[in-house]
Amino acid sequence: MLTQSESGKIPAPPFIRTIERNAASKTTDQRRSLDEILELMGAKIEYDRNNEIYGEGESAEFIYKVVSGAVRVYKILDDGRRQINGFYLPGDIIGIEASSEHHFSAEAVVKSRLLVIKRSAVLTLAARQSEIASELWSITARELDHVQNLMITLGRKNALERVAAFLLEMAKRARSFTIELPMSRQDIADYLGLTIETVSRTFTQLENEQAIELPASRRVVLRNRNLLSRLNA
Amino acid sequence: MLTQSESGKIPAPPFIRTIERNAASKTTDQRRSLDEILELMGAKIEYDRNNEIYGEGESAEFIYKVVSGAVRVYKILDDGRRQINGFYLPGDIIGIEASSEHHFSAEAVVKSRLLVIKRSAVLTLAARQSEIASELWSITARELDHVQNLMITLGRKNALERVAAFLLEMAKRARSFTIELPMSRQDIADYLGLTIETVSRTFTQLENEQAIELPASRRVVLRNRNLLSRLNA
DNA sequence: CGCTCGTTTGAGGATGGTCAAGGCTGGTGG
DNA sequence: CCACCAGCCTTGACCATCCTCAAACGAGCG
Repeated sequence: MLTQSESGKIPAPPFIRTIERNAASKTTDQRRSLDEILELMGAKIEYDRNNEIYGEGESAEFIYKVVSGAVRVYKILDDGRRQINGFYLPGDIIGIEASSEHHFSAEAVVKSRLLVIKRSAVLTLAARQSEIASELWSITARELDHVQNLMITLGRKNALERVAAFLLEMAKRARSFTIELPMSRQDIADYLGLTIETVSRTFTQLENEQAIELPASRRVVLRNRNLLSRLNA
Repeated sequence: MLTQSESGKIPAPPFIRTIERNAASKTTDQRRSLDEILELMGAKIEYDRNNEIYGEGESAEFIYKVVSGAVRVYKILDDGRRQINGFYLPGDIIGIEASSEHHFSAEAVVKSRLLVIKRSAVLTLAARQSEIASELWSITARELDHVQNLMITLGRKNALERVAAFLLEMAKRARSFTIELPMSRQDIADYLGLTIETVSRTFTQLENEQAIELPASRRVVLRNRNLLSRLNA
């Protein structure tokens, strides 16, 4: 696997060549699912913790599939306030924009490996195979769904409900009652529209109410899922 | 034009027949833009103020284009809290879901006319013409964009900034400094994640600061756009 | 062992919510 | 044409939630 130059940003020149070669050589194949195509056309690249994957305003040259680790997608206001849009875990695809530039930024939360695929190659395929076009559309639609749910959380829920929603979302993704959180309290706060202190206090409160256990600050065990679900409104 | 039965909900039987007839008769035509197709395949239906257009959980049988009036798309939590996702004005398309059922509800804010089109007919066309598929994808992507921006507003902005963002959004849509608001203060509150009282107080504050004029409660004149933009962060 | 970074806890304060009352406006009917 | 009513909006007083500022704690690492 390739390792990204630390100086940051997206694929350095050698990777770009690899990605382009893969994109070019595989497009004549027979019909395959989007997942197979990404696997064939992509190159795996490693991003260190906190390294930028793409930035707001950059042209959307690549799409990415998380192989390992975790990614945060976010936007920052002039004065530094940050809103995190979502956390992306293995299997998730990011960077698919219908427009030609990225409207958000993406960073690795922890050291992560991503499959990087030339966006134009995928779009070309989509124009010829409606199943691919439909899969791309579905990804955007699922994204929309997720963000709409987050919107309800941000617009209408209190701190306790927000944290409960977050924990249930993470547990669902982990398919387990024990969750290893890759992100910091600050990340969680910026996702839920709270401060780091409020997130911390709410974790403590849920622990006191026996809803969760906190064997370590980044490890959460759901103890009373019903209680959390009730909080989820 | 057809007029909807007051008892509410979506197209009563006679309309469904009209819509299906239109959908069936026009699909053999030559290539056209999505807009032309909707125009050909749709039937215009009128919805009274506060009438439901579709409900959360219903199967997504139709897509809709607003011809006149205004529509709100929203979700309600168990205990009655409502989050409005967006307001849709003439030219906007709603009800395009990539999945088979609606995840939100839609209502007419004021008496409105909508073009109603059979979703399956549009999807069939999209499978054969990649330009149509691409246009559908773009609509979902623009929707995503809008909701992501709203998310920043809900997660990271204070009341003054939220109302400023709302007014700028409306002014942009109206392409004018004078805005006629079709929605109530309660609608605005449920869009911005505030209470009706806070919205009202914030309007008054902006009026006192000479940022806007309020010749009537539903008419806003932007007086100092720079001030509002600065608040928009 | 001691440092650093992230997390927790505490005290006090501000923003927006709640509850309550009064005002305006547009529509209806006398 | 005016009076009344209903729905919507505004304003006020008080209060709760969450934020801010500050300090201490603790786990991981050189």
